[in-house]
Amino acid sequence: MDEQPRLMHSHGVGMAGHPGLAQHMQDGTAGTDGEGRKQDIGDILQQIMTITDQSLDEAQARKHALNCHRMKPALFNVLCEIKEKTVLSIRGAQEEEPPDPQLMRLDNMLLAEGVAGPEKGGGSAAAAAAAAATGGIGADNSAEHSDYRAKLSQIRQIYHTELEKYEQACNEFTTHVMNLLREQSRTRPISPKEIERMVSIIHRKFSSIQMQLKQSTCEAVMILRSRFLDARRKRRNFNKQATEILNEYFYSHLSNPYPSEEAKEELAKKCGITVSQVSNWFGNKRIRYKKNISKFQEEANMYAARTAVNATSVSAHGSQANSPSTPNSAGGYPSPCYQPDRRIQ
DNA sequence: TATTATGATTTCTG
DNA sequence: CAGAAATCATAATA
Repeated sequence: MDEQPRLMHSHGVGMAGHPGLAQHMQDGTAGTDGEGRKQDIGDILQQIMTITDQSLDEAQARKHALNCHRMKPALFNVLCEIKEKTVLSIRGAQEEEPPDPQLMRLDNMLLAEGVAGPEKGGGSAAAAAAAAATGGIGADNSAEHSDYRAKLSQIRQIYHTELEKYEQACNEFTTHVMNLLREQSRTRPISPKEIERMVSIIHRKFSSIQMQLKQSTCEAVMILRSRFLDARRKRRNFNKQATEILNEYFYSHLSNPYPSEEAKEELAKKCGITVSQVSNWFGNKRIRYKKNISKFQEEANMYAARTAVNATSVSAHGSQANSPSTPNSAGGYPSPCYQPDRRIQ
């Protein structure tokens, strides 16, 4: 409050020459005896300029008198206008807030994960879609997914209550400040624009809190995802049929167990797994077979016998000719593997 | 509960 | 970049 005189003083000089001043003053007085009014204004301005020279009590009394002066609203209007034209416009120009890219990223992610955005229905659907997109097959893992969804909705709930709390606090503070400013606008010139600006400053400050909330929510979701959807952690064995198909292929191509891209796709389709899973399987199988052939002997014989039976049942006889593997003498794999050209043939 | 099997990932190589 | 080899982490089993 005690900076009022200073404020007025600093603007006082410029104000005297303000072109709209006289008109403003007259607006408040219905334009009767103009000369007398000008005199009035001169007096008032004089009083304002000399207010610092007076004693405290005197100044208080003078201030009160000025506050009650019928010209005050008009004067404040002018002062506000000047303020806007000088200080506010300078600062306002550089404060056109661009939407924070980081905040946008967080928002997008929360939306994609089904944490933000529409409630339950659409949210969990989005989450399921996201899960399916990364998980590959969405067949028998509904059990884990329900667990995942439960945890996710827990996060969502916390997020929403926190967000609500935050918004409430923000609003409370904003209205408090606005009330304060409105209160003050009775004793010093505060333009509506200024209040608006203050509100936006508050919102900017609060948005960092909001960002923090969103950030930690995102982190929680990421942790949840890695816990529940990381295929490595939740490893499921392939079903029996799939492993049989894969083994069948492996042992019937023992001399060159490297399925082509097309063959991999075919196997993947037959087994209900992805191509990369097929690649993984063959990678693992090859290395493990090579490492300990004797351990796989039995299995090799079994599949060899099976394919042999199949072959004989299809073509009357002489089936072994086009079957690349010679199962009885297992161990054919390693050497041909390192001579892929098979020029020996 | 310790051990083995197995799918996935990481690291390295040609 | 495909594949080998080592390694990880969990499922299945003894």
